[in-house]
This record gives sequence, C-alpha cells and structure tokens, in this order.
Amino acid sequence: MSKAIIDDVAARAGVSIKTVSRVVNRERNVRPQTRARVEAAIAELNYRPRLSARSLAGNRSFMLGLIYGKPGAHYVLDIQEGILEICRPHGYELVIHPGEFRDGDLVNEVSELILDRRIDGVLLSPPISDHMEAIGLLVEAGIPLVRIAPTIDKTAHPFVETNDLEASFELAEVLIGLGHRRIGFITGHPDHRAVGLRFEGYRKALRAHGIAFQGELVTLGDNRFHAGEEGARQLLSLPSPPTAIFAANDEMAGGVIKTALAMGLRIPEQLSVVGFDDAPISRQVWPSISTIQQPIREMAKTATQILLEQLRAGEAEPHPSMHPARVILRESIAPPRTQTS
Amino acid sequence: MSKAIIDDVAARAGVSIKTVSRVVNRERNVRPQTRARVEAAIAELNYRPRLSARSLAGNRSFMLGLIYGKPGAHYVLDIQEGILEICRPHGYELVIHPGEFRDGDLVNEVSELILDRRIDGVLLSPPISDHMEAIGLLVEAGIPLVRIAPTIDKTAHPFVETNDLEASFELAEVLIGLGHRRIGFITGHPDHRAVGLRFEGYRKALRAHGIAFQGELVTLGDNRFHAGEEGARQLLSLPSPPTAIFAANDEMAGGVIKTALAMGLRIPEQLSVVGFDDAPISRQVWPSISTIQQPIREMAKTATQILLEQLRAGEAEPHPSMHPARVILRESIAPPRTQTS
DNA sequence: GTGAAAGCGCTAACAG
DNA sequence: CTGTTAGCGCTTTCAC
Repeated sequence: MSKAIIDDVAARAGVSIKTVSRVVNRERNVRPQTRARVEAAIAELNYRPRLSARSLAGNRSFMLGLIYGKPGAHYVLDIQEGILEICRPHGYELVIHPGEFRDGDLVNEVSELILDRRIDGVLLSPPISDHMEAIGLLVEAGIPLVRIAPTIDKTAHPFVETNDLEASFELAEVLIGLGHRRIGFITGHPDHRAVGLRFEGYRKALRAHGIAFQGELVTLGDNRFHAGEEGARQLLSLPSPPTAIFAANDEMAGGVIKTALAMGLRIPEQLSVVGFDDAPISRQVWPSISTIQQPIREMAKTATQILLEQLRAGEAEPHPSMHPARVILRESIAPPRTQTS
Repeated sequence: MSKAIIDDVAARAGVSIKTVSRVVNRERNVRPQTRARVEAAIAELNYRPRLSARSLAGNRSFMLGLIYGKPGAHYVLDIQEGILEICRPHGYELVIHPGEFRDGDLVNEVSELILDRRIDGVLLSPPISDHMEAIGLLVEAGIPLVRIAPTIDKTAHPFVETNDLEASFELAEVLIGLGHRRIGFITGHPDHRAVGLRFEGYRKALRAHGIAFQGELVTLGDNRFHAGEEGARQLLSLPSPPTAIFAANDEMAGGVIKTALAMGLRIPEQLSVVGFDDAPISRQVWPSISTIQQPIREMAKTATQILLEQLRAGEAEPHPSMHPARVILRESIAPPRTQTS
C-alpha cells in the first residue's frame, strides 16, 4: 500500500517538490532528463497525488457533474458511460445528479453541487439541457458546462446535438413512400424539447408530400410506454383510423405495438409503427420497430471532450458539434392494406 | 455567492473555529446555547464547509463508490438512485465505476479508486459483489464495503440480499399448479451467481412435485435478450417441446416471447412464459410476462445505510439484511393445452 | 466545554 | 529550467 507523498518522490529523484508537481501536471519547462528521473521515482514509489490536497491547493476538484432528467434508463446509462470513457483517463471523476425538470429542488441541487463539491464542469443531458435557470446559475458561478442536445438558446454555450428534425422527416417519408396517407403521431413530453423537433419533422414531411395535416391524428404523449398504449387506443378507435403510427420515441412505439396486438391487429399488415431512439425495446418487441438511431454515447463523449478542453483552455466558445442520426428499418412497417379494413 | 469560510463563521458567532467545526460535525460537548449561536451564524453566512479541505485534514473524502457489472440498464439505475437517495442527505457523493467481471482492469480500477480518490466506502452490485479479488483488495486497504445480493462467502462482510431461490421455487410452483409438466429453463449468466439460484429454485420445485428433471429442457443463457431468443428456438424445436418456459430473467423471457410469436405460437395458449426481475420489458411486451419483483432499489438503500453506519461506527459486522421478492402474475401464463399440438 | 497551534499534501506565486 | 516560501480551509492534538 503506497503511502508515498510528493516529498518522498522529490527526495528519491533529487529534485524539489515543485518539479515533481510540474511533471505530474504535465507542465512544460522541465528538462526531459529531469522529467524522466521524476517519472522513474514516481513509478518506483507507486506515487499518486492525493486528490484532496490538489483540490484544496489548486482550487479545483477534478470532478465533473452530470445532471440528468429521466428520459429512460438506457439513455442515461449510455450518456454516463460515454462521459466516463473520456473523463477517467484524464483523471476526472463523475458525480451524478438526477434532477426533475419541474422540481424546484433542481436549482438547489445545482448550487450545492457548485458550492460544496466545487465541481469543475458540468454536463447537462436532456431535458435539463434546456433548463435555462440551472444554466444561468452555472454561468453565474463561472462553471464551464456543455449541453447535450439542447433545443433553445443555442448561442451562448457549447453543446452537442443531433438532427432530430431531419431524421424524423426522413422516417416519415419512408412511411409516405410506402403509400401511407393517414399517419398518426404521438408526441413526446413537452419538457423534453428535443422530442418536439420530431413532431416538426413529421409535419414537414406531410407538407412536402402534399398531405393535409389532421389534428385528430395526433395525441399528446410523455415519452413513456403507457402514453403509447393510450395514444394507440385513441387513434385506432377513430372512425377512420390511421394506417401507420409514428411515436416520438421507441418506448411509446412499444406501447402502440402492445395495444395494437391486444386489439387483435396484425403488424405490419394492418398497422405500421415507427419510433425513435433505437432503444433496446425497439429490437425486443415483435415485430421489431423501425426507428432512428441516435449516437447518444458519441454525443456524450464529444461533450466531455469539449468540456475538458474548456477546462484546459479556460475558453467557453459555443463550439457546437453535430452527430447525425440515422434511420433503421425493421419489421414494423409495410404498405397500407389496399381498401378494406 | 457565498465565499464564507470557517473563520468568518467563528468571528460572527464569537467562538473559535474549533467550535464551529464541532457543530458542523455534530460532535457532542458543545453547550446547546453555543451550538445555536454557531448554527445561526452558519445560516446567515450561508456557510458550507469546503469538502476538499475537510478531506485533506480529516483524511476522508465524503465519497462513496459504486462498482457495478452490466446486468441491464434499469437495474443499475435503480441501484444508483437508491444509493443517492440515502447518501446525499448525509453529505456523501457517489462516484460510479462500471467494471467488467472478467476484466483484469477491474482490480486496477479498484485500487485507483482507493488510492486516488480515497473513497470512504464501497458498494458492490451483482455480479461484482461476488468478485472476491476486488473484495480482498478493499478489505486489505481497510475500506468498508457492503455487498448487494452476493451468493458466495457470505460470512465476512455486510451484505443485503433477496430470496432468489425461494421466489423462483414459488414461481415454478405456479406453473406446475397450472398443470405444466414439461417446463423449459433458460439459465442466467454464469458469472452472475445470484441468477444461478433461480435455477436451483426451479429444480427444487420440480423435485417437490415429483417431476423428473430433464437436461434437454435446459439451455444456457447469459441474461441477455438474444439468449432468450436462442433458447426458445432450441427448446421449441424439440420433438416434444415444453409447454412452459422459465427464463432466469425478464430480458431473456422477452426473447422467448418474441421468438415464440415469430414462430406463430400463441401465448399463453400454446406456451406459458415466466421471467424474473419485474424489469420494464416484462410489462411492455404482449402478452406481459409473469415474473418476480425484486426490491432492488430498497436493497440499495439498505446497503447504503449499512455502509454509512459502518463509517460512523468504524465497525464491520456481517450485518445481513433480507428483502423478500414477490411473485407477480400477468398474462403470459395459462394451463397447458390438453393433448393435441 | 472551549481554544491555540500545528499540520494534512499539494499548488501558486515569485525568485533565481 | 528549477527551487523557496506561503498558504488553501479544515481537523487534530493537547491544553485550559
């Protein structure tokens, strides 16, 4: 068990502790020879700088914070692991903060994170990435942040994004291309703005193909499975039900599938279904769901890289970064039945 | 923005910093009156002790570590949030470490966690809770730990557990009670020992009801959806296929359902399916899966409480704690068809 | 019960 | 390029 401290290393290498510090912190202005000696000493003693000491003296914590909403377990975990993959090798730890969008506590939690933990930087995942109050707090405190997939106010802060709108336009076009004209839509949670863009993509596709938008074909969802079930029940009970349903995420698309099957419909023969996210559920239901794959993990990695760079440079440029999503076609779609019910 | 430090508080309250420290740390031997004065000063100044300073001086980090394997996103997230719910109010942060069971790096990561971060205590979730090498390392370093749902060596360390074996015995009995005699089983990942107990429960139930165990009705799984698909394909292709399939977790049960439906079978009329975990997927497929609900989040909470208590007391008693699981019946089961295929 | 002094192990100025 | 001197803000002795 190594109890070596910086003085031990300095003594062993025959230099001052400051030089050791320089080597550890990868500062320049150290003769290669000296650096090598110090590094050898570090290795021999299995020295590791005590984080708390570094934090106290250097006034930084080597910790990053992730504040996330609740957009589904796999989404959060993907982001989390994407971040870790990048920040660990750079000596940064991650502390995680679940936060409810509408919860007043979020603001408290954020200030706690800043005040107590002296977090060096923060990553905001949807829908918190649109929580301007929390962002304001961070900015005020001078804490660097990167927003993951924000939809509003995309000017002042660095962020990473994907093309929700274009991708859902494309997916809607696939349905139209198959011959569907009555296409239902189940919207996402209103707080989760990125999901709102998917609705835009759907409308834009209708417009582009001269199909009139019909309000009765839209139901309000909240990103959860249950909303898909409800929405499907509602849409499929219409006098003239849709031949296809586009749910704003896979979770809800799964709900649509379950309800449709329970109602005795055959998919895709009698109803086509598409979702969004390429969530596990899209592969696990039968029939599997056509969807859109978002590079969530990659976005998280890029966001972390941007954040670390900012910490290094002290800069805070907007620095946007785009990770395109792509359509994935599976079993849940087919041309609409000609005529008959 | 509060920049108050302990000296400010001491001055404001007219006491020495040591007394402030005593109040902050809830030590006894402070006159109630003095305590009140100090607390008032703390509130007025919105003082929050700087963690890094506390860590450096007190030689503890106020951070807990979670080392987890990969037993599915919802499982991990449940554990994570259970831990946070308890440790946050006590001023502890959580740092998370994904770790592969078979990965040699796990040991390195653990020592890093100990050496660099001076983690105060560690929670081990399955299957890492059975990783005796990692545990040995922690013990050697004198880091308190609590194991979540371990299956081996349950003597030396505190742990929380559930009754996997009894619960699956019960679930298997439900199938037998319905009249099933040929019941297939898809086993879990061999590293994930807790899941192994579910197989034991199944065998025990067969034995208890005088049904001969048949090796051909068992396939080896790995807890993942795909293994359920494969296993079902194999079992349902037998000359005399099972009338029911028990998968060691819901993920695999979902795979069974998908495959069975794709093969044109009707569930539960032609095949009953049960799983384990009460994972979201068990509610989201059609028909929904009968399963066993484990109090995962509760286990995590109890584990954290035990850990915090240990940190306070400096004790490390085995201190086991049992959270019973319970059977949940849903649409996926029915009596076997009499006679005909 | 309370306080004074002495660090915890490191980084941040400044010298050289 | 390298070393010296001060702290960072708290907890710990050990007095009183």
